[in-house]
Amino acid sequence: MFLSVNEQMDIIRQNTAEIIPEDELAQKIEKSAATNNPLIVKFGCDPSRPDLHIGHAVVLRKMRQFQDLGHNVILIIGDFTGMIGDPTGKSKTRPPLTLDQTRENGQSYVEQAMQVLSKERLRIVHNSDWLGTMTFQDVIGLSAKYTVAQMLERDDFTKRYKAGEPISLHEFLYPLAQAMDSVMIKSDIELGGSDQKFNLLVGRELQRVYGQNPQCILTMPILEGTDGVEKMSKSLDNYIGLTDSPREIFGRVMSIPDTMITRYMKYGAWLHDTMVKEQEQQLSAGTLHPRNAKVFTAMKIVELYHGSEAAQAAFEEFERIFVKKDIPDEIEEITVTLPAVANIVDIIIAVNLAASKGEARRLIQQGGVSIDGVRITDPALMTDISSRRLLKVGKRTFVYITAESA
RNA sequence: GGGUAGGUGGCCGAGGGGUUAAAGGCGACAGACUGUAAAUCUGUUCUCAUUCGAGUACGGAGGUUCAAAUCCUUCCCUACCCA
Repeated sequence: MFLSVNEQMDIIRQNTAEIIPEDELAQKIEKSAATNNPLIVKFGCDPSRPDLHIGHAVVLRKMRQFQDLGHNVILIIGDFTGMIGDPTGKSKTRPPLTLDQTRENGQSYVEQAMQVLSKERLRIVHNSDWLGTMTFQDVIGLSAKYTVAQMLERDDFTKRYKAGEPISLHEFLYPLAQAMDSVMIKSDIELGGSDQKFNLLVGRELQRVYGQNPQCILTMPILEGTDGVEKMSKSLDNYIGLTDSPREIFGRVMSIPDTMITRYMKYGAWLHDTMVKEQEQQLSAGTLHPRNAKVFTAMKIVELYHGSEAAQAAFEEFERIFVKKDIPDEIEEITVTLPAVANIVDIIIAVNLAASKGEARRLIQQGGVSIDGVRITDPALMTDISSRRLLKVGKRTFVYITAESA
């Protein structure tokens, strides 16, 4: 049985950026409840970058809510579109992938996404199934249904066009391909990040052309990365991965700027609005210390992916390392093939903690290296590693090293 | 097809024959400080060499020159204007 329209809409509205058009969505939900028919909720993923982070999770969580509301979610693996690689933004020289690669990535995508999604009411399909069988004639037919002016409505295209930056023709085909997906699965609702708004709207138009009831659009905010400025992405290394360790997640949340705290509470930890508002008020009133707010947020996020015990442990470890300057619980043990008495630079290179000898030397000279808690400043230092020594490189990398006994 | 402006280090962006491993900014890293891997301040930021120094590098390939990111030829790539 479905919840009432109002109850469903309240849940749907939570954390969403935009609903287009809202009244149409309410109607769809009303009808679905009346006829006891679940809605088809579409989400298309790009498997060319299969590493999911908590920015992706914002959309995934919304999908999960639809599942919990009793609707059917269809996850479209863009294995066909992924072969060409989305050329927008900085990754324009991305090497083309094969279908096997995108399929494999898609598999990994699904595995990670299952941390958030439920197995219930989930269907996974691949868009190569229909896009891969289209002929050139079909493609021309499809592209005839959209105009250049319509394409240039997309902000990104207009900006690049005006700035004299290249726009490849196949970029125009992208939104169409994605829209075709909506037609094929007859989606009622499509979810996406707010940067996807244009593409999602093309789906609406195309469904109309094909005589279908156009889908409603639900866009989710784009979560900023840990730098607090750029959108979260693996290539900028400002991300928190869904499969990261509790320690890693905790630390990365602690590194966000103070201005990001409430956004992370909302979209990262998925805390309820009333709670976020409460925290926000306390922060601005000065009764809640930003550090403590961050600790709270970090724990909540770790909890989502690893459970509350892991969250507690991650917190304690963080306290130990960064507040009490102690060493972590678990430290990797590495055996290196070096003489029993070896040069410190060679050791750092051997355990791969610097990209070059120059960098290793620099780290040492800047005071970023210590052995057994003693800071080293001389790059020429020879040290005995016949028995286990604790090496610290940089702010937070600890490793036990031992020379391989001959 | 014709014309114009461009292609510089992870990114942006100066430089127009030697003093340029290439200003400045961003990013990244380290240190100090702290509230933390926030903020701020300081320093570092191609590779090898403990020092001297050497090797790579300014879209690709040739050339001129004692010497080229800078000049010439040619090729590739991008945008804009004209057809």
